[in-house]
Amino acid sequence: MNSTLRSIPVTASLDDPFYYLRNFHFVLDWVAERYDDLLTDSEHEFIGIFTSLPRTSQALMARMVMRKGVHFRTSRLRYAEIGDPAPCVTSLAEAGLVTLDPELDTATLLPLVTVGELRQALGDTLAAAGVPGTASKKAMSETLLASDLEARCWSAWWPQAPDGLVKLEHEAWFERLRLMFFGNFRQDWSEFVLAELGIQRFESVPLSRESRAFAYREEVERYCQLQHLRERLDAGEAPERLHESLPAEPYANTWLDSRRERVAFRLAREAERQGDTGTAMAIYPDCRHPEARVRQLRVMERQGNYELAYQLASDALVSPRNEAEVQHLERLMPRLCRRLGRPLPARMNAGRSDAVDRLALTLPVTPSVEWGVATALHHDEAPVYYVENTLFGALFGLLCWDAIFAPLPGAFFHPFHTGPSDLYRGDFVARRESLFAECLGTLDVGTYRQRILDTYQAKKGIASPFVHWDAIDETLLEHALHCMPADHLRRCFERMLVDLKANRAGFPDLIQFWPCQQRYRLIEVKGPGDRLQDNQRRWLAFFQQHDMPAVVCHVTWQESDHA
DNA sequence: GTTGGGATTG
DNA sequence: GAATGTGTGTCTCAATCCCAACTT
DNA sequence: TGACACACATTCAA
Ligand SMILES: [Mn+2]
Ligand SMILES: [Mn+2]
Repeated sequence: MNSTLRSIPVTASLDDPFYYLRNFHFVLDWVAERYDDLLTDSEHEFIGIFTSLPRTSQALMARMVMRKGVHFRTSRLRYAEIGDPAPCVTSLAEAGLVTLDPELDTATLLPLVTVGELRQALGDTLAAAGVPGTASKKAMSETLLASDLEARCWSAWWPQAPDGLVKLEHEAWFERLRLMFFGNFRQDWSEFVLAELGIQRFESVPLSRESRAFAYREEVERYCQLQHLRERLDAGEAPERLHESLPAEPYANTWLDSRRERVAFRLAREAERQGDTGTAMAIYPDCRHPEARVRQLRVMERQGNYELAYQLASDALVSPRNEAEVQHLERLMPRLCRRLGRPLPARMNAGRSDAVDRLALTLPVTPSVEWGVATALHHDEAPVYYVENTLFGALFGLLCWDAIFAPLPGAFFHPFHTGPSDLYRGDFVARRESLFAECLGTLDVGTYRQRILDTYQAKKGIASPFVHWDAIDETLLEHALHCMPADHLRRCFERMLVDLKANRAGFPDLIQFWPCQQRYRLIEVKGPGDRLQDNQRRWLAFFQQHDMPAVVCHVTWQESDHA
């Protein structure tokens, strides 16, 4: 069906002083239309109440929703297009959307007042605790927090306050509104403005009326729960306690479950850092996070459980989860075998030839080693570019643009996608097999150069997970397409497609082109005290295996003349 | 008095 | 010297305002 | 608000 919504303007013009309210309505309508069956009675009720409020009251509420926190000084609610906030606040309070003069605990109060105000409001209390009026806000705050003061309303904290305080209600609903619209918590209301200003441009993917991020209400709630656990971890709560609140059973929904695994892994990692290996080891064994088993092995090794570690490592070696795990096992196994006085398993001695070409350079000190080397090696006939992951990313992203942005069910569900939502899921490539085959097929037919350059022109500036437009230009692409054989590109793209998350990074810092000889080389720069990372080693090994020219350039600093 | 890190804004 | 773990900086959209720190 | 690469410290084994 062709019921795409592209014809409807998404973002409100900034000429409209109430542009943000229109954007808020857009989201509200969008969610109401697509999630009608998932909304609660009180959420339906909110929509009815809100839309029947006066426009300025709606606007004031939208302003609050888009700001940080839920508590606002009325003196900080002045907006030219709204005028006097008092009547708006009153009608919002009558509608139950805000609370006037709410009760605040000490921790909530502190960010709402300045040092000077704190002195006025609580100078006596502080003085009694031995804190002078000249103390810093930090010192005052610590004293007040330690004083265990009773929560009270704003007007009781500071009866002489020149303004009032309001609390925005329905925080959980606004959180879910944003989540149901975007499908994540990373994006927020500013997307509308950035898009309207043209700072961010998004690929226009046909969206059906059925497109939505969540199929069931439980999924929304679980997503929120996981998010809150992560926030509490970041706020410093003990991983052990958070682990108790983390659902132990896997979710049926695989993408939601991988989020659960990620939170679990972060809990375990933080527990490890804090020395709580009990919590860590309660999580790792059942965790399917790509790094979980390596972490489990490291903990076992640290604890001296060499026999257990050996058993697990042997299993892992038979069916490794990924290449990074193999690299860890290759370093871990010899240590374990030494401890246990056992020989290395036979299969571990095979194929370890990391004789990557080396290049040594001594350079005057420069702010960045990479730029120093780039400058030193650059000739007019052999230009050097500092590209890191951006060149291969761009070539891949441009060649495979149509596969990446193909409107598969569930991949796109709002107008602000920088890429498909399932990009890093295990079945991403499989679901688009024929599409990627078509894109990579152009490498065999020879039309890939035109495809890449055409896409560059056609999509320039449109957000993509692989193309960083500021990092590339047409000259760079032309050099690359002229100097690099299609065969090399195909092999690299195939490796990227095997594991997009793991293999989209680790490319060498520099690339040098010899257009006259139709030749190139990749250069990974290493300053003193820097060493190859695992993902870099994997790419270098791959380049060598496929006869692609790559070197590691080790830099030492030149002694300065005057000492 | 300046500066640096935020929140806010379009 | 190798391996590991941890901390930092850089992307940031850019201009403005507020506020809490300081011979920065 | 992460992803990514690098810098730096610590530990351990020849
Ligand atoms: Mn680099
Ligand atoms: Mn490097």
